[in-house]
Amino acid sequence: MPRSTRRRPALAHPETREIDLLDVLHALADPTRMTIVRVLRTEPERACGTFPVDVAPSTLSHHFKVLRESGVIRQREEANRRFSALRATDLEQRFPGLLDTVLAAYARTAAEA
Amino acid sequence: MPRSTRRRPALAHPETREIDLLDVLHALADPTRMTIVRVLRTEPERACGTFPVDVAPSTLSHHFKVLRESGVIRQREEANRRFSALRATDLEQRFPGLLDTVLAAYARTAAEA
DNA sequence: TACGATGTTCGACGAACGACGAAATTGTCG
DNA sequence: CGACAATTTCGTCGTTCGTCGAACATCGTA
Repeated sequence: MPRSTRRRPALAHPETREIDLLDVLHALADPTRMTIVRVLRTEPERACGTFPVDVAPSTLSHHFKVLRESGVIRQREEANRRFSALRATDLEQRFPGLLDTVLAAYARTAAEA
Repeated sequence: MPRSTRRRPALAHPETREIDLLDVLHALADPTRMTIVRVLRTEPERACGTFPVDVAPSTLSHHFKVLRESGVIRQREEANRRFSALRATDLEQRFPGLLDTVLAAYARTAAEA
């Protein structure tokens, strides 16, 4: 069987203009996913398994899928790793100021605890 | 039985400092509730039954409860009516810029359809 | 006092969600 | 090739969500 056959389907990402605000808000309204986004905010890219969240790998995979399909992150495959990056520019174009404002708001509440 | 006895428990509202960002995001991540907030943005106060949303009264009541308990709106009782108002000032104090940014973002996407 | 208007509470229901473990996929390295 | 590492997919479990209808509470008014 030829190597060129893709077993895994290509990663589905919405176009920038297709990003839905309600989907984004829903994606961000979860502590695990918010943590992921906050980490991604400080680095250009990061492998999935290296996030400081305490959930099973399969659960993490689910959260990445939610973030990806809502348009918050972009994922690319490299070897058997998958790297995630914030779609900061796309989000800024689509919803100016949103990401900064939300992350600033969360930083404020996270500082309380 | 004296009239002063409260039959209905007082409406529960979180203090401004207790408002949780993730709860707010979750509250806003629903089309019906987003519509309510958008309407409330243009008026200081409004009776519950007068919103242009197409759901059953009990469902509407549920959405108001979610908005109230997350700190997005404030409700007060007057006779047998219940008036809702955006907690714009409280939200601005707690999460500066959040409400404006989110509503501006939604307005942008709503204009597409 | 009885009625109607307003709005809530109380189940009930199906759908979606977050979590997990087991199994499968893909690539690297010995 | 075979063991290992990274990650996803699948199936499942229990919870939460959005919705509804029926019943209840409250208030103004005929």
